[in-house]
Amino acid sequence: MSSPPVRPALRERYDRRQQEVVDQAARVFAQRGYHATSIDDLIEATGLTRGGLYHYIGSKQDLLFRIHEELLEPLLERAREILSADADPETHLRALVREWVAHVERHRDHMLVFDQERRTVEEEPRWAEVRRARKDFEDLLAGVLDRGRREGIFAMADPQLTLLALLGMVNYLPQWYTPRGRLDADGIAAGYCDALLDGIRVR
Amino acid sequence: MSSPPVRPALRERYDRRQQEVVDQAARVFAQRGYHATSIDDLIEATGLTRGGLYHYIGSKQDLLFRIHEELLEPLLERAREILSADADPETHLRALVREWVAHVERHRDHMLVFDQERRTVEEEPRWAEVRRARKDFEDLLAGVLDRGRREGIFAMADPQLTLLALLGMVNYLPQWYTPRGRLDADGIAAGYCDALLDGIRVR
DNA sequence: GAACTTAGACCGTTCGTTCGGTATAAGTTA
DNA sequence: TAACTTATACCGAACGAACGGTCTAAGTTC
Repeated sequence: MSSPPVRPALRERYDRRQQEVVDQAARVFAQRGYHATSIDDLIEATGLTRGGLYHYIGSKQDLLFRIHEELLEPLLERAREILSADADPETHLRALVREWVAHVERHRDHMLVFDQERRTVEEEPRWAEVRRARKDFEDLLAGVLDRGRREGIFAMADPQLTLLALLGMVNYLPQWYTPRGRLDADGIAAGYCDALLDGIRVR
Repeated sequence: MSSPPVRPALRERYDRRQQEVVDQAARVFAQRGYHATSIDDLIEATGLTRGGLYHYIGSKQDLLFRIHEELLEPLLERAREILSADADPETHLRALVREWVAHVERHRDHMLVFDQERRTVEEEPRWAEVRRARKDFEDLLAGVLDRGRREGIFAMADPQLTLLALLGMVNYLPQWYTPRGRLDADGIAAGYCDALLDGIRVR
């Protein structure tokens, strides 16, 4: 990767094209998988040549890193905003899940890559930042559940298991969600929250 | 891959070693990912040489196929057994989830590969059988939920979404389950079912 | 000695990456 | 504003390494 241009007039275009490369890469990685995607596949997807591509990226792995970065930071920020507002745990939970599902909807490709490469991310030290962001988000969710429990709004035999169930539900979303589906993000989020809060048993 | 030996005494050893190769492969694939695992990695894991390895397998992809096959067929069979017994929907559901979670526990590596290579499996026609088995299992679950709804035991605004929530919960399991954890398979299955059936809201 | 297993050198291919080059646009100077 | 300089954009051939897979011959077991 050549260093970004110094001339202001070019800097904007460079950033825009780099962004485009990352997004296209996310699309192809999501479809084919990161390792199964070759540089030639990326060439085809971006319309650049080998040399042109490497003008905008440092390496293939660098691309994977950017995808994760773009994905987690904004979500984490939004989650913190939501929790900083005064509200009861149920409201917080619903808002959090709604934002999260909407994020999945908007960045489905990124999310698929995120899921697929979970193990890659878990190994090397370079990914510590990404792991941390993921952990932080999960802690925020855990916090809401715990507050609900302390306030007597929620009750669960095993709060940790409940959190894992919720994580599973939403992390599975990118596998089946399609923009042309019957439900939109809000509908899915509401449905998930209803299921989690009230269950399905008739009383 | 050479054809299996004809003599019964050798056939057994051959099958046993082939099984061992598949299991070791599952372990390495689960850890590193299928594409990121090289033949040399498999050599190291199995203790065989290149020639020895290819004596027992047709190709790397063949290995992936066997892993899927081993995983889904027995689960599907057990699920059908469970459902063939007379019982109310809740009992069926709980038994199904218990068996499923136990299966994840026993074949965690296989399951991780299964999750990781979901996209590979979705594309090529060769994998139709695997896709079909997965679909069949999901249909069995859907059937139980639907029967519960028709009998007035369960109620959910969106049965399909409920199924997807359940699938997400359990499919996420291999990501965090460890045999040395606080909960065993039965505990996890029960916890999941409790959450799904009754929710967490205090009434 | 026939059936089976293993060894490891070797094959062609594809991989991610580099690099020297050229065309052009931006910025500078006169 | 014309001439000049330089930063940048992009290209594509070439690279060494690593890939999955094959092959033949030697070894082992029945």
